[in-house]
Amino acid sequence: MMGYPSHYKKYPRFFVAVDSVVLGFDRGELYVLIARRSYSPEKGSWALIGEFVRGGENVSDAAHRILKEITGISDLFMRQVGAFGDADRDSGARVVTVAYYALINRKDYDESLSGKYSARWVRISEPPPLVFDHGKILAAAVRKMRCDAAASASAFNLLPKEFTLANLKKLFEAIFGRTLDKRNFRKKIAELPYIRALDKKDYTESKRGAMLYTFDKKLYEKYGKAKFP
Amino acid sequence: MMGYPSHYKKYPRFFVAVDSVVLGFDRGELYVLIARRSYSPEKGSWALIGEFVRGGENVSDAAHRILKEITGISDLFMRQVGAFGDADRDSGARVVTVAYYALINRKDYDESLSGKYSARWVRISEPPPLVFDHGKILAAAVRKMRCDAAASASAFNLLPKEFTLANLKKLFEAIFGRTLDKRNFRKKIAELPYIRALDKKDYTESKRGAMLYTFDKKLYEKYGKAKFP
DNA sequence: TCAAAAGTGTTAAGTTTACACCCATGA
DNA sequence: TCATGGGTGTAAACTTAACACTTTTGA
Repeated sequence: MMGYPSHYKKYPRFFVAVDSVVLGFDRGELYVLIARRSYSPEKGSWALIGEFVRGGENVSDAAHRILKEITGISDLFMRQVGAFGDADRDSGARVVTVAYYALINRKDYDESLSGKYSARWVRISEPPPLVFDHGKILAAAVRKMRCDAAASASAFNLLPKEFTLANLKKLFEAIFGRTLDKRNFRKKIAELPYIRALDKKDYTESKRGAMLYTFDKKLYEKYGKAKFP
Repeated sequence: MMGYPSHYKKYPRFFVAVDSVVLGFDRGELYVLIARRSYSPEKGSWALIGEFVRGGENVSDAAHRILKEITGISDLFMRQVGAFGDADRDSGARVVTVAYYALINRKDYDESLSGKYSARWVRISEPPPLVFDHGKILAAAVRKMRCDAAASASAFNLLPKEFTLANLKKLFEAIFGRTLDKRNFRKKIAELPYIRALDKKDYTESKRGAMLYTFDKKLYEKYGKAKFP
């Protein structure tokens, strides 16, 4: 305990970890990326994307580091969910974990990494049993994600740069768990200056082709702040 | 490092603290309770209500423990704000802190403790310089409190059991930082079944006397969930 | 008698919801 | 020619916002 202020010395030190709920959207459903634990205890159990924080490393940087490693994506949208600190939450040792959620476009995920980390995507509504309190962390992350998505434009991080209004509608339906009226939805989106129609159509989901749109982050930051959906 | 799982052993351990933003409401203004640090480093600086987490103690229990000690209140309304984990946030050692905010009725605060802990109430809008990143923690806590207060009935924790509609209106005005229309406000409150008029009046703030109301938690949980204000 | 806070309704504006048909195209 | 998804407008219901005067009472 050399070098610590004398009052600090009376207290124990804990391992600090980060665990991230990586969310992706695919054909009308939200998915979370889980990976098998590669070490004991609970080796082989399904877990969120986590790691221990290193000395000298900011906690949020640790989350970015491990997310880059597991997904191949370096600058993803990430928000803190909170700390989980029950004394018995990890059966191996006293570990306080800081949870994050990340929103990615599933197309950006490097599938080649899924073998290396025994990772897979599962529907958020029916996850397998997860290690420790990761089920509770997942639930809290989804709650926070829904709340953030209603108050800001964070949901666009789940879509490709270019998307159709049908894509966007399905996304909000998946996030808020209810169906939306097509006309009302399109009307509302049409009023938002930062969702811009492109001069392109997408023909992969219909014969007629659907107009492609893009989310203009600059315009959003300037005029932004709609409530969704 | 005896007794830790072998994979864990490679990682450092950090001090874990809790820091709470204790909020109170008095005559139209929101206040935060701050105390002078009693140990080095930064001994004597103003700080939030914090302490280190003990071995075997849940993080949230540590927050409750220290809040009871400093305010004299045992079951107060408390919500987690998040973890603050920058490597250099505490100049004494690597300390990850988990921040909470607590809402109390200022009348319940045991003023006799303020001497013992060199604590005082300051307006949330003009806090003195606070140690480390406590200013940032305060700002994040206030943001979260406002957001929670809009979506749930948490704000009632800032009022005494019995209050007038003028008290309640001033409270929401302080929380949301804008004036509310008296008639629209009273109309809205009148529709909420869980804000019940009592057969009593308060004569401390007017000669005529204002009807006292109470927040019925049971009814709220049954019918609840209004948006405020 | 007046200052100070309590209490009370109506209307206009804006927002949200419900709802049904035609279009373009490839198979 | 038909099945599939793309695209469009209007009216009713509801919510929010704006606004001014009377009441009670102690000083």
